Amino acid sequence: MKVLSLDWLLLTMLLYVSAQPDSNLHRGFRRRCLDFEMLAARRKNLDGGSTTNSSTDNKLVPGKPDSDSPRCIVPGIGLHLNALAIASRDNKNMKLETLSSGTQKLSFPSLNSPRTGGAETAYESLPSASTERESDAVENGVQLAEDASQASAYLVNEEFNQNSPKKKRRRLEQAGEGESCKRCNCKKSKCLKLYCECFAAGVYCIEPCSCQDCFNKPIHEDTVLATRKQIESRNPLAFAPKVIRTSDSVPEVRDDLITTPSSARHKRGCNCKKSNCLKKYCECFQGGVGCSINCRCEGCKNAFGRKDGSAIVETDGEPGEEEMDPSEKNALDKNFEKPDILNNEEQNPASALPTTPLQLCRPLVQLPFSSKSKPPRSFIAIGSSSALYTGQRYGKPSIIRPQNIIEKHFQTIAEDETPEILRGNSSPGTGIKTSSPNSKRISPPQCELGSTPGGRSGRKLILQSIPSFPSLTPKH
DNA sequence: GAGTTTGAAACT
DNA sequence: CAGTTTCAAACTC
Repeated sequence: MKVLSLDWLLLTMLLYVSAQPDSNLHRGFRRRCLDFEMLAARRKNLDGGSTTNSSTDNKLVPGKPDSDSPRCIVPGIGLHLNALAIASRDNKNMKLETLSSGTQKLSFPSLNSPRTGGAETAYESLPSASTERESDAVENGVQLAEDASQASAYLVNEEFNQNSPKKKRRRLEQAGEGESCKRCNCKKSKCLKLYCECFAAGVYCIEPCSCQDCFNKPIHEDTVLATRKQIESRNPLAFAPKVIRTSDSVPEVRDDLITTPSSARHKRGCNCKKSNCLKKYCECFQGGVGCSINCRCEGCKNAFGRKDGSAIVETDGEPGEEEMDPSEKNALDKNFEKPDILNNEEQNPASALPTTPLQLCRPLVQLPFSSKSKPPRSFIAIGSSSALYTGQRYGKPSIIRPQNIIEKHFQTIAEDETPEILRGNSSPGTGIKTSSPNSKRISPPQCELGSTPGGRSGRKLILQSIPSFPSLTPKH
């Protein structure tokens, strides 16, 4: 009974949101956040002619612009939401639909790979409905990695209809949604290299992108997949989150608690020479983490924590202030603009709720990467994954609580957990040294969409509505 | 908005 | 594996 009540509450909320024509939620859904493998999976389904379920149709189908329907329905939450909206007339089926979608999602290749990447993040706890799974995932060390860079999850209220990509990007960033969903501006890479943020993030390029000769589109699915494979063969971690949380000092996340950046680190480390690790050129900085022993940077002044371990940002969000000169500080402040915005939003759960779409997006994005053969370093790239967990852990599932931006920013999965994940999913042979500097080529920030309240609610819904999450079950 | 700087990604 | 080139984002003006 309790469960039902909760479900009902969530459903109601979702419906309400979906009913808002211009809700950010919808906007978010319009975004493409495809998983490269998703299409393939979908194709498979089509070929098999097995899926007649409406939910299938709702799958994220990039390149299928539909003004009313989400441009990119995230296979997971997005789909669910979508389904809900559609099913609004038939509440009875609503749940069912959601379920089916979730299941489909699970069926995605990437998802299938146990504990794989972002996707997992998104759904890792899906089963939470079946609390068992969720806890299991967490306990098993599902690595929630957070790509700070994007994980920064600055997303929220994204306007996708902007014309100039650059402007858009800037605006978005200024608005705090910057990296939620990628928009690239590639000219020569055809968006088939990691240079391309979209490609690196595992999403297809879409409208907001201003790329040229773009091959990163559903039409060229084969090419994209092939390229991806190639890149992965070269570096299995190419599409994995770059930032991971280290085992040390990973405090339980609490509403009023702020984790220190020091708990997260860039896997490969940066190689900055001129930026002093104070600009976004620096992947560590961009990811909101301090530099570590893995970094080969020169003159490191990373506000989040220097290579030498000094100047680590503390809870107040003013990293290493004392050691920073004015210009540095200024730069830092600038870079924190997004977070601040985010923070604001977070502090206003009500407003944030509708904006979740992005959140939904990113996690999905990563899903694709988990190739069956090479399990994505299953780091989940959910920026606030921990936050989510926290909520659940603390029994405040459906309640969206404001989270300190920094906290979000830095919440990642413990690095030491990685092995477990790998163990679960990947064959020993493919083991990757996460900390190896040379094993660079770790994927860029995948969406780190953080954890917007809305996302949480959506997630929650999924969790509750989906009794079982196949994908979580490692295929062995 | 154009041009520069920067460092990751890709290549040799 | 190291050095070089290419690339696109980040940044500056």
